[in-house]
Amino acid sequence: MDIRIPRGTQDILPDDARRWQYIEDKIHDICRRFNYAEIRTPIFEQTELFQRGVGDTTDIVQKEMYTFTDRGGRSLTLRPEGTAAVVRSYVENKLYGSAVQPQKLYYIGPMFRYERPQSGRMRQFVQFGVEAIGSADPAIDAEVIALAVDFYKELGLDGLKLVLNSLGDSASRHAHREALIKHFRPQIDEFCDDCKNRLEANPLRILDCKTDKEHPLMKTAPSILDYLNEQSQQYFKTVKELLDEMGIAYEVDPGLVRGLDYYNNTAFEIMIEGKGFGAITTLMGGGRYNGLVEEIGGPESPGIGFALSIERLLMALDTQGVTLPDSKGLDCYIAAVGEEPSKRAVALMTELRRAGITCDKDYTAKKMKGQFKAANRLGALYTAVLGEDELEKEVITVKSMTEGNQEEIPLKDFISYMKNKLEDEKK
RNA sequence: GCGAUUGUGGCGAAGUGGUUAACGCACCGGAUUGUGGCUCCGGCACUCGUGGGUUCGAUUCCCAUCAAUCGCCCCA
Repeated sequence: MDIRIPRGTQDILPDDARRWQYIEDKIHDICRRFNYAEIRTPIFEQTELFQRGVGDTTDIVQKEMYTFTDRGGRSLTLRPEGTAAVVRSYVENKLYGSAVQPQKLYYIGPMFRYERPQSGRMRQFVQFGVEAIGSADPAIDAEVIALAVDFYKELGLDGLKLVLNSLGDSASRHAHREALIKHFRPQIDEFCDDCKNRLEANPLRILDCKTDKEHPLMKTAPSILDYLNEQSQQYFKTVKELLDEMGIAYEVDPGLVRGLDYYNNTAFEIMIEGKGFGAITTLMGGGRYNGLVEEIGGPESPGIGFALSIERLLMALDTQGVTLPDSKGLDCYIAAVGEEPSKRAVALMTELRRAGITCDKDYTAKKMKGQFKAANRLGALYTAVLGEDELEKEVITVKSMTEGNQEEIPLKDFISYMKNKLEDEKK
């Protein structure tokens, strides 16, 4: 076969799809409890939305977008992240006019970034994200963070690290940026090539460079926290107090930067410690984005949100050896050999299924032995044998695959017999 | 965009410049002519990613190409 799956994408086959479904159920469940409502937006948007929303200078916009021109000559882009589109929808549908503020929203769906795939990084990946738009209360920051923390905890993940920072408002950010450039520029020649590029592009990035971490200038570099104005400081303090109140542990890291332009004040990430996790350590990232709604053309409406990838979540579950409850298996397999029995089996299955019983039969003309093998493989609790003998006597032989014993049941009682058996099974 | 590694049956995996390409799992058939999970026996790659070259001869050597994996940048 010479047609292959596109680079950086994956098929999710049935065994895996069950895990995805379980996680999706968890998402809907926890969002319900936190009173966040699902919002679904298109998979592509006008390119300009991301240029303005995510930021023209970001890597995402500069080199990672799947952009194409449609037949009408419009420039469209497969969404690289969820926030911009949710904000667009908030503005376009005038959700700011709703009596309910903030609008507490969540989404789950595929995102696209044109990158070289590697462990934990795909060209198409699925994000679950939450956005609360229309409130600048630090309590909503804490709630959003708590939702993410609880989500991981409920899935059985342990030892994750919540990292917190404040980026301040744009004035604070700008002042800090200038200070960093001033700090590093005189000796930038002593740094690696990457850092030389970072100096102008994103000086904050220099702070978490691995090659230059021993350089004396690193320790004396100005911290964003020293550049926060009074208001930002107070806001950050309150968020921390609320997290303490909720018993959520965190670590303040003044070096935490988020990659998108729209963030200010609260920024946070949930990280996992390596070992089999490769270079990827961020499971979830988010922050506050006051000003984004205006940027997109709406009224001033502060917002905050996070996004996490299901792929990375699954990797984390694997490395920590967490197994999710799996619901596969059959209640009943009907082993029917011969033309007439097969016909009757089809009718019986219809009745079983209408009675809420999961069942299946053979469709490949297997002999009795093969059908039992199949039943076993499918994890059937019971196998019901229907052959010429049974038909003649108007009975069906029901065998318990776990006990190994079997008995003949009158055909007319079969459905109710199975119902009772399965009910007992649950006790 | 750059770098590293890999590419043998459905999966995992050995192997060699020379005639029939180990083995394990899975699968199929039989021992058990209507009964699974255990055991035993048998079957299952005109072919070693693709194209070209070297050679009397290449799956094994060389080159190119494609793909996968991992890493850098950056991020979910």
